Amino acid sequence: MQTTSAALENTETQTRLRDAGLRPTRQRIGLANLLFAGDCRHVTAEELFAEANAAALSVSLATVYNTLRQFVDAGLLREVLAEPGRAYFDTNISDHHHFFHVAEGRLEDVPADAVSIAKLPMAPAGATVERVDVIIRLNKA
Amino acid sequence: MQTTSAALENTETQTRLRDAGLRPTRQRIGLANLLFAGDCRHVTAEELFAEANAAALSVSLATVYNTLRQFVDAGLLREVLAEPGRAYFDTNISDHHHFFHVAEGRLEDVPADAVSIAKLPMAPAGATVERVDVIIRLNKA
DNA sequence: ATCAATCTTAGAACCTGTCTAAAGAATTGA
DNA sequence: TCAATTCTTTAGACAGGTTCTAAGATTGAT
Repeated sequence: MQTTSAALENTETQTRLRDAGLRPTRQRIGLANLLFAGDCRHVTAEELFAEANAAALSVSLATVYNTLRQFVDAGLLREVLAEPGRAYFDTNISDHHHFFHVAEGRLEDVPADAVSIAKLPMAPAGATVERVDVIIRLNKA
Repeated sequence: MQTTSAALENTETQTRLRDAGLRPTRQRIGLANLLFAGDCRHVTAEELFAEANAAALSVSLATVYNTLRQFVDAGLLREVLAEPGRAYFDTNISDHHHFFHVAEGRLEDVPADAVSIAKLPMAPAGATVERVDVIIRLNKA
């Protein structure tokens, strides 16, 4: 029997989870495969939950929330705040920024090299810069 | 009887509200006076509600929320998103950016001229840039 | 003063997200 | 391989922040 690409991907996902210190459970593998199928996805917990159900992946909403948080803590995902009361999760963890289409509630990646910050203030005493978030808020023209 | 500064301020506040298309009600005047007393305040709805109560300004929580939203819509306040599930309101509506002290959940203004953005991408077709938000996330050193 | 329009309010409802406790699955070690 | 151990999942309750509702109060114009 030949190794299928699905099986391969599954193994890769398992390794990725293990490397992050997470047991490769059915739910985590399934969610990871959904999340990292495309290149730069921006999903909310509810969206991912709906996707999982549509993909016949039986998983509870609580697990979706837990998993997203664990993936963020493990550095597999990045959380983006653009709207009050809703968290977006970005599968692109490289250094980059975002457009936010206000009317649609949609995020869009902006490559790091499309934004250049020439000057930044020093961090206040006793603090270190964790990250600089740039969100370009867009309205319809 | 001499015009007191409190009365003067009150009149100014009333004019300001009227200019924004809002009836200068007792609640709005009181909240505006609390908000715009200092220079650059960053408050949450609950904080402002507590302050109002402490200042013997009888106002309901719903009114605090309504008023904050109306002030944002009227351009009197700016909403800042730094944490999921909680909105901060910034009384400084001039162009500027923010430090966010993650551990404390505290915002701090960064003057516009302390940050210089040398390059920005073009807005996608059909969209216009409303604002560029820069949030410098800080951890304890 | 009167009236229509607007505003405030208490409380319920809502939504996103977290917690609980019990059942289930993955790992460990004999 | 088989428990024993540990971690994970789950349904449902819960929590925090915010908005809605419908009724009464205030405001501004007449």
